[in-house]
Amino acid sequence: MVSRLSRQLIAAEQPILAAQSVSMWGYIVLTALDRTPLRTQAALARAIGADKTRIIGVLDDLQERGFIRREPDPADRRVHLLALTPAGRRLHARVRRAILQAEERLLSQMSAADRQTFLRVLQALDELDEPG
Amino acid sequence: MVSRLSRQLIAAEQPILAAQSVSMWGYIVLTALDRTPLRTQAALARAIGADKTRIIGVLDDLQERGFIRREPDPADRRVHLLALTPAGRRLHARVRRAILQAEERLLSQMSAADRQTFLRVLQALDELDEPG
DNA sequence: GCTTACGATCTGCCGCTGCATACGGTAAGT
DNA sequence: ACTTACCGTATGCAGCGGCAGATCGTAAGC
Repeated sequence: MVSRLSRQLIAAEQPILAAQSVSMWGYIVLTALDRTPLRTQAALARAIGADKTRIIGVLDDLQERGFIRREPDPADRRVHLLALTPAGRRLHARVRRAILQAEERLLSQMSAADRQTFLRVLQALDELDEPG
Repeated sequence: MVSRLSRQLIAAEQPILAAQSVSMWGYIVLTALDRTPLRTQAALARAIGADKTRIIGVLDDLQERGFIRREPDPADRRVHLLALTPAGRRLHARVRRAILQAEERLLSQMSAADRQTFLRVLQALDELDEPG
């Protein structure tokens, strides 16, 4: 069963995220913005599968701490353009490295080939879910 | 990030479980008992990483519907011996088959080798988490 | 027998999430 | 101008899950 495993993996990630004072959603947002710099909040929510109303606080926090820019689009003043600041990019890289290290430790018992295949399939699945 | 993916996978599993009137925890319990027939509730909770108090309702339900036996141990009347009934075993097999089918559909885009490796690593990770 | 420890159960608190609603600002079609 | 639709935001509700404490029955050590 996937659910139980994912619970534990999420739990395992918590201390890493806490060490950088980033929430799980915060990291997800950073990751999304690192991939595609600018968007609207609604698009962000859709992209990461989160609730529109629930990521507002996350964005508030990231903005206050200077990790993201959130400016009204001059062309359409309803939407907020979202982008990482250099500090945000650095933060994301740092957290990502820490998480990869932890994964590395977890997967250290598998062969390198297995590890690679596993992560590749994982990513493929991730991208598969995005449109739906 | 794993968390988002697992969310979606869990969501994908919900309808399958609902079709058999089994909760997520119910299925996890069935799976655990299918592997090792008898235990105590505390051990069960530890094994599946659940809260002692939260699985009581799940067990009540499964017992009422005749899928598990829960009898006080004659040797230690504090503990409840847990085991699947034949009906429980059949139910578990049915749900498991449905879930595997769904997985099959999801993974159909990968090569057979990739799929096999992926599932193998997944299971290895699962077993890795158990003791800790 | 008394104390201590443990299992199952119940209850309540807290935090997170999904969901729906409402509101103000803004854009676009007519 | 008016209607419609969309964005961001605030708010409240409901359900779930982790966690702590209390209770009761039972077991084990002394």
